[in-house]
Amino acid sequence: MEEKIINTYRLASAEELDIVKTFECGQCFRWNCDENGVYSGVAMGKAAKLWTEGGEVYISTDAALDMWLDYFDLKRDYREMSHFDGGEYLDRCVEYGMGIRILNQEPWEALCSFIISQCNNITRIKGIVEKLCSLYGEKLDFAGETYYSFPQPVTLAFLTAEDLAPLRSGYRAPYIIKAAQAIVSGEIDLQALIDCSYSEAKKALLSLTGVGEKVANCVVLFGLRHMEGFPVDVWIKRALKEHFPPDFKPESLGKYAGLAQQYIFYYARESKTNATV
DNA sequence: AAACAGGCCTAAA
DNA sequence: TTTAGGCCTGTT
Repeated sequence: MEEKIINTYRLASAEELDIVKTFECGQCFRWNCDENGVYSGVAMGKAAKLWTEGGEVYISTDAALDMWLDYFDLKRDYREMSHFDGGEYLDRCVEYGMGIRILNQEPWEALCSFIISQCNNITRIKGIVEKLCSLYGEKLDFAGETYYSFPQPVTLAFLTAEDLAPLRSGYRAPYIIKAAQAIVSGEIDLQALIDCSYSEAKKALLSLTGVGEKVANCVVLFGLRHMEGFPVDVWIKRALKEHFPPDFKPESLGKYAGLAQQYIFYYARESKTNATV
């Protein structure tokens, strides 16, 4: 087994990057917190641990720091990007959610994860994704523990729905396999969709079976770096109905509308969760 | 125990 | 173009 050197870096300030908000705002499914507030997970085939201490966020990893700076989108100023013309309620969401980063996840992982997400709660999505990784991902050893990478499309493209039965993903299994096949055949080039426009990327994704408006918007936003993406789920739908004018258009928020969406989503869900206590 | 959960597909107006 | 019902599965 290959031994890699694990380094610990200061990743960002706690103001720039709030790891709890970022990991718990529903955009990713592979980061888990232990009793000490240390998050561990896998991205881009690399395991890592993160924690906050003395106002700074640290990361232990055997990968390059720069890779994580990109993953956490730390090369730009979110404070500067978060000036939206969306009214008082949105201002409150922004203030409440400051520190959330939109992760630059791997395109295929985003696509596959959000296909799974449809009509499921987060707990179940995480369970299905984890099972998928442990069954078909690559085994990774990190700090004496075992992790699994997210399986490549080529690994999944030749499976049958029966092979995915252990995931208990139900009717989504064929969607996963078909999507993997579309990637492998070259029918869809996810990498290329990063460079083309938001609407072109979304259009391409919508051609996949099992990918509708909501899932496509999640994938462009969380996997293809298009911040115009504005996924509308039940939480957002409710917030829009209750706190925005009837003729409100997400496009009016500009090129970082997706960031606003995350603030709204996080605020809506948190305030609901806290209210039921 | 029936309804619902971070949708989507198909059929029918 | 919009609407209703069904869909795997797990929870409440």
